[in-house]
Amino acid sequence: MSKPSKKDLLHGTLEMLILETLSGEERHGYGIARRIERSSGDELQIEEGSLYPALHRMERRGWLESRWGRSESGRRAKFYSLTDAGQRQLAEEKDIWTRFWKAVSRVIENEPA
Amino acid sequence: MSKPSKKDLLHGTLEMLILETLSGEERHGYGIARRIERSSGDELQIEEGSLYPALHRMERRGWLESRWGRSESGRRAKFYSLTDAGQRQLAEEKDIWTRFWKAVSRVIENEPA
DNA sequence: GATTTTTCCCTTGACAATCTAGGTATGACT
DNA sequence: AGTCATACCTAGATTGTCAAGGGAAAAATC
Repeated sequence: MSKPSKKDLLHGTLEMLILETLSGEERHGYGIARRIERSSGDELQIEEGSLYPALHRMERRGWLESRWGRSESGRRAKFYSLTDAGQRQLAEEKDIWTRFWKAVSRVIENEPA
Repeated sequence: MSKPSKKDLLHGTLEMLILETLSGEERHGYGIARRIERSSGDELQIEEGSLYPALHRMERRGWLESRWGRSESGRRAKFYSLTDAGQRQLAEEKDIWTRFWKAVSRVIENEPA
């Protein structure tokens, strides 16, 4: 029984997931990806080719800050944390997302007009 | 108070919304768009530049059939209906979508690991 | 009766985000 | 010595959506 998936769906939600994952604690890129995968019940898969460009543009936009350090396993790693702007961005994206999936739900559940 | 929105989110769900809207009854393109907008509580907006290309590629893939006819208002209009393949596609996309938003919810609600 | 709005179709080109597929390097395990 | 997991990165292809245009006919407004 293969698990169907759709990459397109991640469009527009990846940044929110990253912001959320960084909310409260600093993490390095690889750790962010693993964390999202685990906390989604292994339903979501984060490709490195999507992750790193996303981290870079989010830092460019001022939502993230980074510093080089050492991971738990002793390897060099870049740790990201939320800025104030990132915190605000997270709140807004969660709001938009919630409204979006509720709207989609109304359509596919065919609620009485 | 402006209504924030995010176009990116529609990525990958538009086809499902179209399939759902055609499930049960035949409709023309313009009517599909209006129907989705209304049944989403005017939360979703369907651009014609997204709609028509989507209809065409879905017909190419064999999910939809079309015929020319006359709309309720007497204008010429192209009516689309679901094929069997389209019906199956709808079921699959709804399944994927449901799993997807549940996975995202788990991440952003930070459920206990 | 002239003008504007609404309905209905379409296409082209830009854009933006993701994925594929490649690369580098180190440490741990076998 | 070789493989796996960790950890970073980029170039290019792909794809779907959007913006912005266009046409035509009926209905509504002036």
